[in-house]
Amino acid sequence: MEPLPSRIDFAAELNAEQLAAVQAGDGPVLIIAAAGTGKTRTLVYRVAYLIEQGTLPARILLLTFTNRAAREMVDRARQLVGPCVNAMTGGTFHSVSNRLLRRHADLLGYRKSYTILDSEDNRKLMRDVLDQMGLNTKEFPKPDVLLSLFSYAVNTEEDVEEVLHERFKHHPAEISDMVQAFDAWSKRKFDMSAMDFDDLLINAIRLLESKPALLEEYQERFQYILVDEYQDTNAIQARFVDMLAAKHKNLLVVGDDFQSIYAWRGADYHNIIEFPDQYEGTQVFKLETNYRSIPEILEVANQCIAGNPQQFQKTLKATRASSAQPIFVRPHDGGQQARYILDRVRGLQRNGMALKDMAVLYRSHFSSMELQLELQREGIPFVITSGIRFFEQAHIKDVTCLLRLIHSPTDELAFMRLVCLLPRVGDRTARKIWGILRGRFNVSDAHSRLELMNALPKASRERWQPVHELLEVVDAEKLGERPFEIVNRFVDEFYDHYALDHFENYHRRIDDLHELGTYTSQFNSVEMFLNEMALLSNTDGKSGEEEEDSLKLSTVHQAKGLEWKVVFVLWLTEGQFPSGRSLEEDPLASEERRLFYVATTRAEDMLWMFAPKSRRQRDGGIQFYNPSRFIGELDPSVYHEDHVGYI
DNA sequence: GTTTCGGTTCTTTTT
DNA sequence: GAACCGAAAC
Repeated sequence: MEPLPSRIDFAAELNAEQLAAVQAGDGPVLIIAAAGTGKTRTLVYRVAYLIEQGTLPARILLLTFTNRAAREMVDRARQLVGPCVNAMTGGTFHSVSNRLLRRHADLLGYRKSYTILDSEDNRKLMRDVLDQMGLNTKEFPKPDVLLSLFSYAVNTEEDVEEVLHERFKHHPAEISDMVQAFDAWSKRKFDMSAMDFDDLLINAIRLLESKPALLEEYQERFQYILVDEYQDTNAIQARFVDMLAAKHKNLLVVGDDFQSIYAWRGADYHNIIEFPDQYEGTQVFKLETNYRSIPEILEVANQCIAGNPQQFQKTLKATRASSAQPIFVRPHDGGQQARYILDRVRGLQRNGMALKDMAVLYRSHFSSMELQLELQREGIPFVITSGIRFFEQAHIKDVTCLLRLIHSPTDELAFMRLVCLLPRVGDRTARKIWGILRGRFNVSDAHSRLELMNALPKASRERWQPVHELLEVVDAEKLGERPFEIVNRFVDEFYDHYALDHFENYHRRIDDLHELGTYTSQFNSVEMFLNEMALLSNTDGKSGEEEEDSLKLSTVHQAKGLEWKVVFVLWLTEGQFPSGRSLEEDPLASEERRLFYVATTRAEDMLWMFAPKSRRQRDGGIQFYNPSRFIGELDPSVYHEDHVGYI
């Protein structure tokens, strides 16, 4: 059979660096792609190239860092080669693991309908475990602390006990108690057939390790594996990739060690640095030609990262015409910083720039408080990629718990949360009822529903009545196939009332819930919705909203991979950026410096950097701040300092 | 014995 | 804002 004539003129649409990487032969490939050098473009064309060369899309696996990145790449590949790319497997490590486990989790002793615990569920569970063990005392580490350490140990594949010894050298609490807590918590999760984010990864690996036939099937299937943002993979993620790629060895990884910003959750940029050593015969390509930013911005980026040793040396080469220098400003405080930004935003708008072409970036969510207030007051529309994910907000979780319970009668956490919405029902009462129901509430079972109704305190029965009636018709009206209807009815007949009583910002929350209803309407089963929901983060975006013209406020972490014409970076002061806590762990602040590098390289045309001089403290005192070392490390000739008077 | 409410404190980064 | 703690209310 004649090969199809190529419809894509690769040589015309890519530069020489990109073309070489796209047309690389089989075997391991490492692409070091500096910021703004067309990394996504290269990956997309690589996919197109593989398909044109005759690879079946179903045999390609694309692993990305966010669902948004996966979707973007698949969409762009589809535009290039057509709808056949839909057969490709693409997503985050977590979502791909999840898909694997939904098919085979029973082999590990889980139900296939296992629930996914978000961080709040996990915290509640841990607190419960500690309570039961009598360890929830002042002397003992808090659930959050334990969870983050356990997670770190799991993600780096280090021994839990060793990590604990390291961290709690001088702590009065017994390490053995903590290890016991770890075991009890793990068992508890398994018994209730629940997995947290880390479990998704380790169980996917355990599955492949314990079932050689299955491993072989997937190894055979994924003839080509592409991994984006490889510098941010951790030990288990790297192992997952290695296992799947072991047969064909057609593993292509893309990344930039300069942009490695997730060491704190176990990411190890040695994965990318040592990739050529690990895979013999690796072809290495470098993308250094930057199309995004003006040379003045790249100069700042290059200078700042030069302070970090032992990385793949590379310099961003500018292609764009020279323009204005980045601007450094020292406002008096956060309020003045906010007013200055507002002023500039207005000015840019008058010159015809859209709000959506501007972004404000910061180290931690907290840093944007004053600006949020100011924007609100001045009526400038903005969107925040807030600290809490959309699906983790209290009111969203309250409502989705009903769906969880319908889907999984043994979801204790969902049950507890749901009944605690009722008056006179708190933790104790809820637990008692759960005991009466023998750890199971089956909405399809009339007896079960009545049992619940009778077990409720008298004062709450009336309130439960509408939910009771809703549950009665779930089966008859096949509501399981229309989750949005359950959501809408539950909100109208029950939750609206609750929200009115409990939330100051009732309207905003109800708006969110209507949005939830709309979002849910694209699913035709409760199960499909739940599968999606647990792994969606707020950067993944709700497609409808993107047309709105609004200013973006985001942490630098969440801004990764994005770009704007104008970028404002807030609170570049010692203690904020680099953050005080990070300095305790790493006095050289190399990861924070990479974070600053990521921030600066988001900007195309204009970059503003702020270092407020002071901040008012809670007790009324004033704390003074020095500008960030990252500013100090720059040659003052590469930026312009704008002096502000009182505004 | 439980729930609720009011005051206090703290805020790194996320799939 | 939200998590925690202690005191008041049911």
